[in-house]
Order: sequence, then structure tokens, then C-alpha cells
Amino acid sequence: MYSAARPRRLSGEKAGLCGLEILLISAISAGLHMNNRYSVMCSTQRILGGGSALHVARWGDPKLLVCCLVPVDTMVLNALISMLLVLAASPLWMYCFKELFELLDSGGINCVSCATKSGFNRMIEDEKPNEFGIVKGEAGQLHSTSADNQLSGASTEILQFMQLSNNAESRGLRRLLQLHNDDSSRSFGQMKQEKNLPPARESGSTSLSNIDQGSDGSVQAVKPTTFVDERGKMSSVLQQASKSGHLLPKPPTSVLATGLELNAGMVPQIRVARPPAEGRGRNQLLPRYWPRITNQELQQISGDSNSTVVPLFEKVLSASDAGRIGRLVLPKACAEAFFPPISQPEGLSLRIQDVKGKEWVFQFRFWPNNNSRMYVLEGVTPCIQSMQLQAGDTVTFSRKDPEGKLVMGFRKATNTAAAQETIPSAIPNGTLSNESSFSGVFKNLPMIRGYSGLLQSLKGSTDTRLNGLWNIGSKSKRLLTDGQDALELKLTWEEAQDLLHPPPGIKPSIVTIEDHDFEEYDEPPVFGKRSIFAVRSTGGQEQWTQCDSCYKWRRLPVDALLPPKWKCADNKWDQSRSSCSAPDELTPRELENLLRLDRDFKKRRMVAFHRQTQENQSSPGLNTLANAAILGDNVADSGTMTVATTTKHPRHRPGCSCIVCIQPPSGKGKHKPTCTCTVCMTVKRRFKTLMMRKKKRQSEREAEIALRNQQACDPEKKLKSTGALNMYHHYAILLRKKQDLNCDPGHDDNWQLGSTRMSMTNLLRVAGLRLEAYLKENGLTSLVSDQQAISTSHAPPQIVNAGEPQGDTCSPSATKEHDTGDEENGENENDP
DNA sequence: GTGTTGCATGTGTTG
DNA sequence: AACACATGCAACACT
Repeated sequence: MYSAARPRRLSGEKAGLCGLEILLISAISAGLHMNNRYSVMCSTQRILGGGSALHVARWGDPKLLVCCLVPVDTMVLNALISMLLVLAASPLWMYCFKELFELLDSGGINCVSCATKSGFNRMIEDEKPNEFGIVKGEAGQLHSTSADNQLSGASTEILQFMQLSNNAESRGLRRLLQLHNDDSSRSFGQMKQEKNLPPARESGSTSLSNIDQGSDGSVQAVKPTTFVDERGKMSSVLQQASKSGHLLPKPPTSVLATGLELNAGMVPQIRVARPPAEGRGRNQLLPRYWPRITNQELQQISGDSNSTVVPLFEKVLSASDAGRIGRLVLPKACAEAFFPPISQPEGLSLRIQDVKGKEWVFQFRFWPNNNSRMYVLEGVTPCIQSMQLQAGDTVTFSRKDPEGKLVMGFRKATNTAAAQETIPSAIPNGTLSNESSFSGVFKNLPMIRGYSGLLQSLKGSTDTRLNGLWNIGSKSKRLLTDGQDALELKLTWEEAQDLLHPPPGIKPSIVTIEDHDFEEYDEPPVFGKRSIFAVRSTGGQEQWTQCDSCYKWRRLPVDALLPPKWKCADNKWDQSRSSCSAPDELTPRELENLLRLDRDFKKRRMVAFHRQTQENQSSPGLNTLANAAILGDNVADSGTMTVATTTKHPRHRPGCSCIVCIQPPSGKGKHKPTCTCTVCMTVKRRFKTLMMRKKKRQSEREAEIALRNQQACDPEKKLKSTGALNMYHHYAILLRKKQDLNCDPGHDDNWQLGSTRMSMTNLLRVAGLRLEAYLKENGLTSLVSDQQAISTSHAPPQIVNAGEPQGDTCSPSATKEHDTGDEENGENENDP
């Protein structure tokens, strides 16, 4: 059973290397304890003999430990983590991807991979070369496939998640994606069965490889391109890609702008195969060097001959590579695996053909470097100039068999802006693409509300920690280069939520945790179809979505839940529009207006969010509530329709009265200040705790500063008292000084004297005014009395100098004014 | 003076 | 910590 939404506190245990712990900050609004650790998932084991099979990402403390199956592309892993974080950050939904992660009823986490550990061990053994010196790739692949599939299952959902946010322009791409996803999900479903199947399954073919997209966006059958996979088997291009189970780590962006000049409507079929497991260092290549070659490229390379093309590796050109110096640094593993072995630094001459058939002669050599070698291809300048390549472009190396001729291809890097403009969030072809795209994704993570909330909530030292994980703001030149063709994941957290639906027909069981009802599902969520909500000028609300078949827009009831794929035939609400032949319900102008409003709405929402985030930095714990407030800010528009995207998760539509939807944004609006409902009480309780903590921190800081100042200014008047008494004394001095400064500068001379006459009760009362004022301002009057009670209960033993007046020389109002202003301006650490 | 070559070094990545 | 690799740079060759 999938434990789909089972938030629970764990005892901090970790399952060895198999734990992923996530701080659920944003889960505050779900009633979960802030800063408690919730283990969400785990996975894995080293499963392949080579390379980076085991990836562990660490995220400061608390540690975010993720071990991942497959010789993992870091970017894919990051995407996975991203997804988990998004989900974990959502109020009610903690999802585990199918079978990859499992929360145990007993309160721990389970590593699915570890459960099959013995299988892995066997697999590793299987990778040992056989008597022919050939790795038993079938076995290895068999296991890697099962393992990959585990990731693939999750990744497929990530893909869908990303893809479904796509806009209408890339519908054709999406169409293909869906096909791919179909395939992926099918293979995922078959995973368990396949685990122990003989490799003969590889001989089958999938329809995907035979699909091409016509210029009209239709999907057409094309001749499959054959190539030899890493194990010497004939395989169709995309079959390999999909069967390999890897997330195809290169972005189609680069392909879309390939030197092959694809037609606009064409979707190249990228194949990303692990390089041939031949030569030295097989299977050791980093994913970034895995060749991503389209059908067209393969066909172009093979030409009319009957040659089979074996993609070897590729490399993104660095500035040095593309510079005049004419040296192309070859990845060591690639050079050693696919080029002839060289024992002398001088190396040898290599004849390499380009895609046009022209033959170039390069010097393949190496330099000794730190007890290692650095392989270079010299004399590449003419070739690179001929191809008009520059830094950021990609060169690919393939081999034509049986003649064994090396062939050099290339891909031009994409214009980032253009890529973002045309395919803002979709990743065509079902591929999670290359690092560049992922660096782009992660670079923009803060744009995602879930992350942002998480990040903001962790503020303080998060940036650098996250840099390590997400490459946010990485200074890496490599990443910068890669980032040039980065895709931007224009998906906000609530947009992600918009896409999440409970599985159709599945009813949740209700679990109450801390007085909050949680819907718990036994099935993981599905990714629903994106739709746009609009409000008619007449006040009526409606939902619009696009048919996945004819791409016409259909009007639906606001409360309609849509499956990931929705067609006109599924339109049970309007029989007259339940066929693709029925005319579009939106004129182009209306559609444009609708889309524009949707965009504007999101833009404004984002701006508002950032503004609010900044304002709330001093109250990170309230971020989530603040976010909710922003999300609740609908945008009126002058058009006939206004976009009214629901601010809650997808199950919640306007009018929904569930616990999420009734939650007052930022404690205001829907509920009165005196409201004592569960939600309001929780909000207030948390607010109170937060303010108390804040106040305590500030008091400590101020006391410390006061002490420092005191010692610096007048060492002889160092307070002689010690312990708590000393601290309170300093605090009294501090506050007194503040009041005197605020009220009457002329009293400066006497502030110290005055301070000794002040009772601690009064001081604390004055200090409490800040919070009181804040609470009042925020309509939390019911908390004021609580606050006062707390202040009293937390007050130190009174140190009253009998006979001394307890009043202040200043009016409390002055202090209040000052302090309130201080509050509004946030904490000022330099303000003693 | 300019270009080339080979090595050294700094930085990022991986295990 | 070890490794990979992008790039800087000094030494050298050539014009």
C-alpha cells in the first residue's frame, strides 16, 4: 500500500543511508509541527558496477540524505528531490512516489531498494565479464532496468508534472510526451514482472520509436532508426531511450535548435543511451557525456549506407575548447573508452569524419596531469570553425560500424530566452533533459512557492546549503555555460498543486492530527489537467480547459476535476460540446484574453508573493499563512472574465469549505478576530508561540548588547550582580535607556540612575507592549490577554526597590509608538 | 612580436 | 580526499 499522505512525526531515526529527511516548514498550515523532521522517502543501493550509481545529497543539518538508484544523473536526482520538497511543502499532501518511498505504519521509513538488496548483490556479480570478456549486460541491464524503472516511475510523474504545466503552444510536444509517458508508465507497471524476466524482452519494440510528429502536429509513423546499443543489440532509437529506463538527461532545447535545423513542428526524437560498454572504463562515463542524438542526426550520420551508428559520447564545448588554441579537452573516461589507447604523450593522429562526410585529422594525445592524464584533441580549430561552433555548443562522437569510423557531430546551443519563450516549462519528448536544463530549473527554484517558503523559512544560512544541493547561484563556470540553454521551470507551488488530484474514485480516509483533519489516500496522487478559472462579469464562475485531442477550449463547471488527459468526449457537462467536431467555445480573442489574464494573474501573484515574503522574513513561521493570504488575493480585471484560479490545492474549488479553504489568509478576512474555530485557534497559538520566541530572542540580544555597551562605556560601573539578577538588571537598563532616549534626551545623564529605580514588572510590561500592539493591529485581540498573562508568568521575580516610584519617566505610549514602529520595520539588530 | 606547446593550478565534482 | 577538467601561463618556436 502506498502511504500517500501520512504525515507523522518520527523519532528522528534514519534508515542508514536510506533516509531522506525533510524539514516540513510549510506544513505548518497543515497542523504539522514546524521544524520537526518528517521522513518522506528513501531509496536505494549501489546497483551498477560503474560510476555514480550511488548518489548522496546532503543538505546541511538537518541532513537531507538521498540515495538514488541508477547511475544517476544528478540533475534527475535533484528533480526528484525538488519534487519531494514541493510535495512535502504542500499543506496536506505528503506523497511518496510509487514504490520508491514508503512510510511505515510503525512510524519509520522503509527503503524499498534495500528490501531487494540481495537482488542487487546478485546483479553486481552479473556484471562481471563473462568468458568472452563481455559484461553480462543483460543481467546488469535487467537490474538496472528495474532500478531505473523505480526512478522512472517517479520521474515519469515528475515529467507529467512539468509537462502538464505546459502551454498551448507546445501541445504537439506534449502530445508526444504523453505518448512517452504512456510507455513509461506501462513499463513501470510491468516493472515487477520484468524484474526477473530474461533479457529477451529487449527484443520487443515499442511503438514510441516509430512515432514522429508531422508538421501539422499529428503523430505519424516513421521508419525506426536503428543503432547498436551498448550491448551490441540492435534497437530502435526511442525504444532504447525508454527501455533504458533512464531519465533522458539532456534537454531537448539544444536539440530544438540543433544544427540539423528541424522544422518548427517537428519533434526530434532524442535518444539518450548510455554509451557503449566497451573499451576501458565501461559504464563509467558521467551522464553529461552520454550521447543525446536525435533520429535525424543518426540518419544523417549513417547516410544512405547500411552502417549502424554507435553514439559514443558528447561534450559541451568550453571556452578553451572553442577558442583559437585549437585544443579540445576530451573527457578522460571517454578518451580512454572510445579512442585508441595511447601510451606516449604525443599520441597519434585520428581521422574523424563530420556529419557532412568531410574527414578531419586531429592529434589525439594527452598531458600528464597530477598522476593522471588529460586527453586533448588538437587541431580542431578548422573543424570547429567549419561547423561554426562556439562555447556552449555540443560536439558528439559516434562510430560507424562495421567500418569503425569515428564521426563527429554537433549541436548548437539554444538561445535561452527563445527556449524559455517557446517552451517555458515543458520538456518535450518525455525527457528530463540535460544538466543545463536542470541547472536552469534549480536556478529558478526560489521561484517555486513551495521552495520559496521552505527557503525563506530556513533563512539564515540556507542559501549556501542549498547551493550545494540545488546549484542555486552556482558560480560554476560549467554550470553557467550549461545554463545558457537552460529551461526555466515556470511552475509555482500552487500551480503544482493545481495539477495534483486524488486518484479518481478514491475516497480518502480522514485522519485527525492535532485537531486537523487530513485526507489520507492509499493511492498516490495523479497529475490532473491544467485548467483556467474565470469569473464572468456577471459573477458566474467557470473553468476552462483544452481538449487534448482537438485542442479546443471547453467550458466546464468550476468544480469539475479533470484527469491528466481530457478530451471533448469526456465532456459530460455539455453534450453539445462533447465532440471534437463541435466548434470552439472561445473566440481567439476571448482565448487570448483568458490566457493573458491567467498570465497576469500569476505574475501579480508572484510579485505579491515576493513582496510579502520580504515583509515576512522576520516571521518565517507565518510564511505559509502569508502565502495563503497572497494566494487569496484575486485579481480583478477589466475584461469580461477574470481569472480566479483556486488558491488551494486542486480538489478545492471556489466555494469549497474544507479546512484548507476556510483557513483565513494570514488570519484575516474570512474569520473574525474573535473566532475560536480550530483553525483560528491553531493560527493564534502558533502566532503566539512565534511572538514569544521572537521576543525572547530579542530580549537576549538586547541584554547582551546592553552589557557590551555598558562595559565599553563605563567599565567601572560594571554591574556586580550576577546570574539572572544581572541579566534582568541589564535588561532594565537597556529598556530604560531606550525610553529615555525616546522621550527626553535631556535625561540621558540620568538614565542609569533611572534604571535602578524601575521595577522589572514595569519593564516587562513595557516590553510586552510591542507584542500587544502588534496583536491588536492584527486583530488578534484575544491573544492580548494571553500575552499579558504569559508576560506575567514569565516575568522574573520582581526586584522592587521599595520606596522607589515604579512609574516611568516616560509615558508608555511613547514607548509603544517607538516599539510598534520598530516592529513594523522588522528587527533591528543594531538597535540596543 | 606572435603563436604554440606543455605544464601548473584553481575550481568543481564525485565517491 | 581524490579526481576531472577548464584555463592560466611560462617557455619555447617561429616569423
